[in-house]
Amino acid sequence: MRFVTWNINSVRLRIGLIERLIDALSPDVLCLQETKCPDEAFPHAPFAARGYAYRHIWGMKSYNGVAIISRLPLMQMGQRDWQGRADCRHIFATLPDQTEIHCLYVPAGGDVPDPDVNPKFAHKLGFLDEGAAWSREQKVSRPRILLGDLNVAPLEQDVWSHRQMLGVVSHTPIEVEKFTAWQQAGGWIDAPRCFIPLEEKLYSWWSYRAQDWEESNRGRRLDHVWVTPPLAPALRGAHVLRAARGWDPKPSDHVPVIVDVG
DNA sequence: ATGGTTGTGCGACAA
Repeated sequence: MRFVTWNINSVRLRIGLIERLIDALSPDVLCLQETKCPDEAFPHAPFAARGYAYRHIWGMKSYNGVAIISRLPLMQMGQRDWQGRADCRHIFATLPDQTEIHCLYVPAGGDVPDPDVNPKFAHKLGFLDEGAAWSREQKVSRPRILLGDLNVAPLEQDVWSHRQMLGVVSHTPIEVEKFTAWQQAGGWIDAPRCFIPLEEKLYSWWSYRAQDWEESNRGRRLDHVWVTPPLAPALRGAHVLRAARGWDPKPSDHVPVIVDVG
């Protein structure tokens, strides 16, 4: 089973890049974030044509939006509001083998890392706390995989410069603390880091604002795949498809993260 | 310290 997650930053604008990803990697389950697409406008046909008969989507106009695209049947599909907002950040489904899939898009949190002056950062911190509470309610003994743009780069080697990023939203100590508490609350295992050493730099996002993203290489690992302990023995490998950042003159600022299971 | 770019959809706003 191959799982892939990708913050696509508009599913309609980049449907061609998604087709290229599918043809190159042939995922069994593809989770997308920032589809920026109301459900009635979702481009179903390219997925159906490639054998992805099962699609669970939840989108809205302009912002956010998530999708689970699958070759295998999706059962018990649902969605969850976070921080009291129905803003299309989390959907879930269950595979025939009873593995629960969660596709998630955590708010970015704005620019200023102070919850007293920046409501978006306060929202993000509340969201991370809610993540811990949500995971604490669940049985760690169930096979479960969570994929998405979690908008936190937790480890020192998940950012280009730990020291220079300590005051930058996505790598501040308070975010990392809450992110780690969430991870521990659910017994979540960081799947890519089971294969890529902690000492090795690993990024899934590069800003659009850099003059040359590849040359400056000031990336962050914001996109994650977590699994519960029952899936850990079945983990087979993980990759970050850095090349996808250069596939097109107008790429997503995120690249796909791939995890093979079973 | 500042500004740098992108998507949506034609205003800002979010990232």
